[in-house]
Amino acid sequence: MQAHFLPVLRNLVSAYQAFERYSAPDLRAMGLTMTQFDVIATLGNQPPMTCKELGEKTLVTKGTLTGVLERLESKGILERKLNPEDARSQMIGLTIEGQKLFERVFPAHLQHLGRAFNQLSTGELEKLSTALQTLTNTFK
Amino acid sequence: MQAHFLPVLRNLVSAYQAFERYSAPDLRAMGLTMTQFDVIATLGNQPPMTCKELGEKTLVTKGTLTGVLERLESKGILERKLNPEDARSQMIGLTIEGQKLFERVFPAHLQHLGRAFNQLSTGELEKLSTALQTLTNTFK
DNA sequence: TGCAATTAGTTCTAATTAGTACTAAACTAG
DNA sequence: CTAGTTTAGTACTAATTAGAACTAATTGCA
Repeated sequence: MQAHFLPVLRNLVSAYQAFERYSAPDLRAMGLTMTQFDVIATLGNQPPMTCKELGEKTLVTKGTLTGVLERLESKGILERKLNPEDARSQMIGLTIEGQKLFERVFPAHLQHLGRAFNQLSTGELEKLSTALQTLTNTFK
Repeated sequence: MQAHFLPVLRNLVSAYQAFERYSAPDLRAMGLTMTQFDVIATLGNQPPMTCKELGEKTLVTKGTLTGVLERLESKGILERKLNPEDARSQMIGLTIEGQKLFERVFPAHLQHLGRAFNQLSTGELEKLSTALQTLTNTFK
């Protein structure tokens, strides 16, 4: 049996890891992990949202999110408020300090990422997006 | 500033996670994590190799590898032998039991993966591979 | 209305992860 | 030959991860 798809999987893992190795040190230098940045970037300039919503947008599972939010809350970056509409859930939003952090860190990291991507044309970016969507759908 | 590359990153993460969510439960049912499977698949039908070589082939960093190998060794799946050529390193190989596990688990999981990929043509697989390589190189 | 099923989030466990510092062995240049 | 550098692997830390079991609140349906 010829597993002609194995190179695809290998390259998928490579690409993901290359992204991590490129992105993570830049964030680390700003005192954040990738997951923490993801959470802050998702909350930035947005009205507060529930834990569930945040998990869906960041692709972080709820079990993990609990710990991540805990650490960010203890640093004063975000706060949880009761949701008057549903007592099971909370509304999570950035504090003033968190907002400041967002404004400092988000554009900086976007610029860092942009330095990698500026070698690609818009057409190539679209092709990449489509290819990755195909791959995602393959597993559904 | 328009960050036209953000969808690419998002789709990359999605694709990677979709792969994990498809692959991991199948392996879990066989009592293995993805990393453990990766190590066993890499060692299967191969002569013993060093920790460094294993790390390069599986894309697992050496710090992580220590723990993974420890657990697999304690289960009797692999063994470490002294490397007569270089006393700093070891030669890692599957035990008889590990080999049996490999022969049972590897084809089974390949078949599982194949069920996802059989909807794609050879041409599409090649396009995906190329796209992912482009993306990997973007971060170098 | 009232009970069953669903949903939101926490808790817990085992494993992986990157990163850094460390030890010991091997190589290399003077 | 020997001191400095590189290399292989381990030890340790903090964080993330999936998954499963759990609590409490809500919803839906009969």
